[in-house]
Amino acid sequence: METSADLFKELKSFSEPELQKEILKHGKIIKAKKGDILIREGQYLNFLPIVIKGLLRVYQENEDREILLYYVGPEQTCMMSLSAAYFDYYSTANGIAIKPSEILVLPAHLIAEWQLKYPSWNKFILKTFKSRYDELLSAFGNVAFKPIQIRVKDYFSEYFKNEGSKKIPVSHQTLANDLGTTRVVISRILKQFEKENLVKLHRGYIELLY
Amino acid sequence: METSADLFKELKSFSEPELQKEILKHGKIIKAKKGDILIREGQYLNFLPIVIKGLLRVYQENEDREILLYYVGPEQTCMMSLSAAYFDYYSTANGIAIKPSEILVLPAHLIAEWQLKYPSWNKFILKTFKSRYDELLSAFGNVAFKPIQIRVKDYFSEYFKNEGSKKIPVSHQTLANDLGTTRVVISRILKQFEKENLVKLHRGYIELLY
DNA sequence: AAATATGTGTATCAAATGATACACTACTGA
DNA sequence: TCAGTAGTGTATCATTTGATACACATATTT
Repeated sequence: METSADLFKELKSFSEPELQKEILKHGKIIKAKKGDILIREGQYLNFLPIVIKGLLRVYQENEDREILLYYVGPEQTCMMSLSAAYFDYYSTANGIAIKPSEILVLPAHLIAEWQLKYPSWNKFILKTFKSRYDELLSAFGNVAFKPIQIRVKDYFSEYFKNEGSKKIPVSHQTLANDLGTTRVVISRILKQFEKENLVKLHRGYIELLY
Repeated sequence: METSADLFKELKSFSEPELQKEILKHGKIIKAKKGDILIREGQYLNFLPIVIKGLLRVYQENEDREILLYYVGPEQTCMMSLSAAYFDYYSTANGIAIKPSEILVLPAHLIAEWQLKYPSWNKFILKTFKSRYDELLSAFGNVAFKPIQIRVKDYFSEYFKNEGSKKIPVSHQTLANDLGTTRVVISRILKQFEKENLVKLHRGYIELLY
């Protein structure tokens, strides 16, 4: 179990000691294994999850396909949960842990209360709204205007920017799920990229050659 | 020019008398003609526009195409402006008046101030974030998963739901711009719909037969 | 070692979408 | 009235994307 010191080493955003006390008082830490589904579309949410460690993937799904909305990393929360919990509504997306994760869970009613009391909390809430919106907007523009090939390249660039590695540890299926298309389409494009010497393909990961 | 009584007849959301006074003190009303471009992509925004009368269209554009993000009607504000003004940032979309409009313009720095002072203002801000996010999310899912034909039908349903009329006053080009495709594609689909007796086509408007 | 699940390569076909070109009509403003 | 602009119809062709099917390889589990 986390000690409170450990917890606040991770949660740098919340500077007010009062707020920290409140978090300790009302929050619960839960652990999720890789693959645990934490939020389902349609589910009523009366709690707000803030990731301490690990990574969540939030996505929408259709009958046969899915598409990535965003990832939730440490010190972040999920727009779906925030909006659903704040307005007492249900989620319109799914959330799954893709790494073993530790998550701070707060009762929904506190979101609005704290927002008026603690500036750093208010800032956190608005930052979340803004940055998730920006991400979604950018994804939207991409899906509307860019061919999949470009979106795959963008995906690689994004990964490289964030992780600094040219070995991208995703299967073709995962890539297809993130980009909202099918595995065959991705395999075809990747093979083409390999012919153009842009990448080298391996089982389970893709190596960038540029 | 609006009298203050007229103004607050329109702005029912802001109930606190204090807030109303502040709005009168700091706000300016501007008028826009149909076709006036109010916000451009890349523009720094240090003001927040709230529509009193009329309608704005907020959209993203690519070299040769554009796509609708949302409309801003009376008593609403634009997510782009809100987010850009709140965080002192630039707009990532364009806004144009598509009806003659009257717009209340507020200095950006007041957004955060008022948010802590006036609950109705805070609610307005968060509602805006949430509902614009929801709209965008839904549009995203549609673009990612639904064929254009369905999106055209959805567009008609949406219009009928909001306006109650089966005469949809859009040109093919406008429809194409809203849905992020080209005019020829729309004309083709509409002709097909007409053959199936779903619509009757006229110059400048489309009549629903269902 | 056998069984099972996951990952990859690839061919074939169909459908959706986009690009381009041109004709024609209706409206608008000088 | 004439010219210009916006709106519409439609054909042709290329490209992109998706659906389906199957082979085979590599991991994992029992």
